[in-house]
Amino acid sequence: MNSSKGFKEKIYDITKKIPKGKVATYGQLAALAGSPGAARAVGMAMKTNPIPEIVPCYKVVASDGSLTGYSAGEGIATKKEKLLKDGVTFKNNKVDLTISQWSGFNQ
DNA sequence: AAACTGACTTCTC
DNA sequence: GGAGAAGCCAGTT
Repeated sequence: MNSSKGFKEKIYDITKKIPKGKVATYGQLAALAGSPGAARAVGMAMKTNPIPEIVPCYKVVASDGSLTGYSAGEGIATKKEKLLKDGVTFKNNKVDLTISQWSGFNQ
């Protein structure tokens, strides 16, 4: 059951399900996790992310498409490179959510 | 148990 | 359009 897992577990699970070439916002992940508005909690879950290798936290961007945080690699720079490598469309150093934002599980 | 923190979001100046 | 402040949620100390 979804509720059986901790909030962070849900966030990690959802983040791992983000398709290649797509990104999701913190608020979107929070909503999918069952707690809309918990965008900050999502960010903390990413920061405490135990395994960035299996949790593509770089696919998680701000509501504006701006890249924030990222504790691994060179930080934002690495995050941006990973997104470009995944085929995410950028616009002015930000992710073009109009094209690359994940539609959710109902894609 | 209470208080502080933080990879957010939105409003206002 | 950029900078600052307030609000919200979950986790950590």
